[in-house]
Amino acid sequence: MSEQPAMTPAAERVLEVVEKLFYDNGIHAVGVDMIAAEAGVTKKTLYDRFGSKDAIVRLYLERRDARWREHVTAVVEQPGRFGPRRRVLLMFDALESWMAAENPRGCAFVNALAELPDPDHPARPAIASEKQWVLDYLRRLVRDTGARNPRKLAASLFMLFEGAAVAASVDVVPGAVAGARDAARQLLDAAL
Amino acid sequence: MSEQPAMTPAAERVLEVVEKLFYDNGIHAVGVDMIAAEAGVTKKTLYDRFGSKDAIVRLYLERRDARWREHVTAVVEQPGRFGPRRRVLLMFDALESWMAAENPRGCAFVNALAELPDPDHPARPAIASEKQWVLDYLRRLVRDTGARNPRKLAASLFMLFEGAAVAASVDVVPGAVAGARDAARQLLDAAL
DNA sequence: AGCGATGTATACTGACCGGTATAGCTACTA
DNA sequence: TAGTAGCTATACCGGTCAGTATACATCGCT
Repeated sequence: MSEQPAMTPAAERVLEVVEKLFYDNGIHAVGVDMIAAEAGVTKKTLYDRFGSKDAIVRLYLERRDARWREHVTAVVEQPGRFGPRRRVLLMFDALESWMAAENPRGCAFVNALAELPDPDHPARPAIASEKQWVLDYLRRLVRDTGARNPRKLAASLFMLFEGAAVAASVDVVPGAVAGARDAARQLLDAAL
Repeated sequence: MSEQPAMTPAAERVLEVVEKLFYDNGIHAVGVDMIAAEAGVTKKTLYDRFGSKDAIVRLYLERRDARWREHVTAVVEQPGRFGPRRRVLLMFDALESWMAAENPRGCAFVNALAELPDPDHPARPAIASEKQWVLDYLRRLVRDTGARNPRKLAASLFMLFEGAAVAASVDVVPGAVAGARDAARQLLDAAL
């Protein structure tokens, strides 16, 4: 998380273009020369600011995670004061709008994990953190509904959630996220 | 599917080593020189047999798909003559043993999709075909149970299925596949 | 006997990989 | 006014990328 160190304008431009380049093409497929060219920055500047490509990859994931969390909380914690059951289902609405707007190629963190098999890669904590946050957030929402066995239910919803992202990106199930929300509703109502 | 053209011994060795190399390291991270060295084959032979790396990637996915389908059908269509409801749940047992034995880094097809954004890549049909087969197989199994709205239920089970693979590989949900099977049982029983 | 298929070994191409080096410019600030 | 942070421009490093070229050995088959 935390983008504390007040990026310079050139660094900011790098992180902006990298978001699209990495997500659209995959991480390995994008070289530092391409990043520098696309951001209108020299490689010297790029290495002065970030030190390595791996560090840029880490920041790419951390910033995407931050945007994603903002999106989710903005949808779920609308000022409308929805009840706890409704808030659980709003998670799937948040996923649906996110998929359409930003995620047509599937979860960026799952995709990054596919490309970064090294458990010690500096970007791995960002991947684990995003997944853990989604699971924890679901747990909190589920707990508020007073459902029986909230941890287990949250785990099931988490898997529906991740599966919906896969199904939507692979494009074999029409209306995937909406279907996942309906299934989530069933599981939820059965546990109340 | 279909590995018709009777591979030569050297070609067979290439396809054997490539399965492990591509799955463990990702596709971009494995060069043709590494493949040739690991298979004990010259690059000349490699290109005589396959023509391009992309063709090898396609065969890698097709052969993995074939093994996966054999695994699933062997588990689900055991000679024990289980009933249709039980056969649906056996799909998740098949996934559980597959994850432990062959899939610790998540679904090879989802991972490949992350690395191959080009819709015209020769390996893309293999990816789509695997996902379509799983969905179709679930649809058939669900239909046999006589459940209401079998297409919709199959779609939900498909998402639980894919989500369980993600959850297991990301390792935030203990007992992910077993939890997905329990959720699948709930959805199934609610539709009978 | 001869040919084609299958293979080895080695060397090469041009492009790109992540990362570094050197030199010079501008703007802010101590 | 001198220093420094941030930047551009260009050239370079060794290594690897996918793919090709050349030359030669071994085998089975007709």
